Amino acid sequence: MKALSWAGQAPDHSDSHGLGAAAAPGWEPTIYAVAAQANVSIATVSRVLRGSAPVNPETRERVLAAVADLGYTPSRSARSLAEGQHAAHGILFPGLSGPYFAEVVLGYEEVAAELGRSVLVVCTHGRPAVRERAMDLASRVDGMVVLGRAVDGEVIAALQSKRLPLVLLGHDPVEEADSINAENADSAYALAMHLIHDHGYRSLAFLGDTHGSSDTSQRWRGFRRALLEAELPISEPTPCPLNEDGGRRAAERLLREQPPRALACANDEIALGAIGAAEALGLRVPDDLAITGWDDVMAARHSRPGLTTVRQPMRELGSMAARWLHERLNTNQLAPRHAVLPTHLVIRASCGNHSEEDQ
Amino acid sequence: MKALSWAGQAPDHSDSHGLGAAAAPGWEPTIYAVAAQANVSIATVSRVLRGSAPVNPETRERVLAAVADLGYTPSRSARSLAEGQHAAHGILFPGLSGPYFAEVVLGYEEVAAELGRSVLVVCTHGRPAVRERAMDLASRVDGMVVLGRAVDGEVIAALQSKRLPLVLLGHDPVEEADSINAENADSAYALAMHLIHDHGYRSLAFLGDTHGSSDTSQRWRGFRRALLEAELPISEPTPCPLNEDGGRRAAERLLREQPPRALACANDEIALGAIGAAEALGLRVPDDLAITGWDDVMAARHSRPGLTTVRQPMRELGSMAARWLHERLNTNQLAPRHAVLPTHLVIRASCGNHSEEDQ
DNA sequence: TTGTAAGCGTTATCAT
DNA sequence: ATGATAACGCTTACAA
Repeated sequence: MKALSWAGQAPDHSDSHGLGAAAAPGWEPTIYAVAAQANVSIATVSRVLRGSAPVNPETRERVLAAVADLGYTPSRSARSLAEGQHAAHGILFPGLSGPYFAEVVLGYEEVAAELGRSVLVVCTHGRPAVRERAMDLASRVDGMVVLGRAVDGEVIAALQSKRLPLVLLGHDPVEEADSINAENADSAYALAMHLIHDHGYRSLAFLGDTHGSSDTSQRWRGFRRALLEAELPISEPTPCPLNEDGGRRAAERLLREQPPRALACANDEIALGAIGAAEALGLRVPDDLAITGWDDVMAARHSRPGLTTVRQPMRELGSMAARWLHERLNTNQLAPRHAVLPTHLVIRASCGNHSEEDQ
Repeated sequence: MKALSWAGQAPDHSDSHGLGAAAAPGWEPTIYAVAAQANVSIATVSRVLRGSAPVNPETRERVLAAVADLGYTPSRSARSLAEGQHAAHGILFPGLSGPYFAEVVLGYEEVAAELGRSVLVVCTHGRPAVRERAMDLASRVDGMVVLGRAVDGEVIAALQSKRLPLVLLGHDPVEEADSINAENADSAYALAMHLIHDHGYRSLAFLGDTHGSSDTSQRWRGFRRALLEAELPISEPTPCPLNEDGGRRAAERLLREQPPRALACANDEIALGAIGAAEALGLRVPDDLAITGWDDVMAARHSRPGLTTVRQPMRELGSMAARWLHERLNTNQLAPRHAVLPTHLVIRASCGNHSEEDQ
């Protein structure tokens, strides 16, 4: 009653040699091998392993013993195929090599792991065939989170047309997708107000590419609003790559042409580069030029002068994205949600001198 | 001649409605839908898509048109099941949240993507069920790279008993696995020699847990060798977590008990923490106490004093690991390889004053 | 409680 | 050049 109905159904898994774990090299034990060794059907093995239905304790023991003996691990692809899901999340991010990336991924992976989901990571910037990579990723996961401008609107639409659940991180909301952002505009406004009122600067500039990132453009918007309210002159933001060298170059140009009294940068790396450029031009920071960043990376608190910046809850952004994606995957008819996580202004020395009235 | 022999073999894929991409929501087109629409067999569709055999140009066009029209993407799990491979690599890393992690992963992902392989990332430190997570990862990839002490020897052995190709990064070589390391001992020796001979320090200490990481223990070995040769007193390394706070605490304790003249730290974050602790205790760096780090993170060149450290080719470590794993996966009988990538001493101000003879 | 067998969507081997 | 069909290894109704 075992080799009875195996007609064309099961492959020739009749190799139930009692060799245990040290079976044939390169041969991975299948559920059939376990079933044979435990003298049960493959259905029972599956039930024991998945806990999907009650199994007689003794039978269970036998199965478990066989599993351990053979060192059996179910084939993930077979499971995925049968279940119709991957138990995996994708995370599509741009080239951000800084601490921002690492923290977000770490926060993400931590939660995903708790939820029993694997995490596939794909980077897009400076790579060819972005669309193909995104679609390939899509075919390996149950849903994904897109960071910033990792891909353009068309690809996002393509992903959505595949009915792939999406969570956008640091990206403007899109129909039918969740989105999570760190608060930008208000903190940028507060930062600018600090420069304008607490320090009395009347000439401020902004360094960062407002077209390259929604975060940056929101920061610019908040910054600009403060300038407007204070009736100060507004000059267009100076575009600039989100890294130290980009900051250095852009600042050099800007400072040679029409140096402002204060320079707000789209992130800390740009700001650190700008400080270098300023000092190279003989300007003292903050006495001749105030400089601020964004992110509060490790270098921000170790640089001299300490960098005034805005701290974002990077880890939380990641963990929340994981949680939301999971919920979307396991709830139907969930309306799109949008969250804005609070940020925190960190005043240090680079924006000017604070005697007693610290903050 | 189509519904003829479909007895129990193919599922009811006869839904060849000409609705194109806007088919039933939640329904993913299969290879059968494409075949039906293009009026060919699924085998031909597969051949066109995989390029595995010559196909008549006209037929090919029809198939491609159907694919585009339906927005068909092959099911990754079905492919993996049929091919017996995942086209994916795993990367198992400890909790390292610093720049080291990000850079290595970035270098890895870049190469893996070029090779058409996905990357799954799993973090182990501070997490329960490490072994299970590692084995789960193993079931989703064709091979993996293990960073540092992400998992212990037993798990590595378990992975190997599954005949999973492994590349070790920053881990002592293990039988039958490739391993890649950044050079440690010699640079640590050179660093110590610089402190001893160029600066004349006679009392040196080491901060870092030599049991927690093979990198750290190699650095300690090189450092110790220099002390031995110079016939200087050797005190055991002070164990310490690989982060800023760990460095601060450990340094505080050490400096209160028996402050050395120079303190070599296992990485930059520890060093930065130690500088903070020293200054809090009223010691000037480098005048009263010299401090060095390892890694050359961004903060190292922005801190004041600039941090003397050792630069590792983090990106290359990652990309080389990806390449090696890929080669191992696609070559049989490849003997285990071991590489040591060169590092570079970066002298800044934290180790002491350099007047003219600047390195 | 346990077994049987029908999918899951590919790839690849045969025929034709 | 193309078609039919047997794996691939699992999950899960449906039976017993």
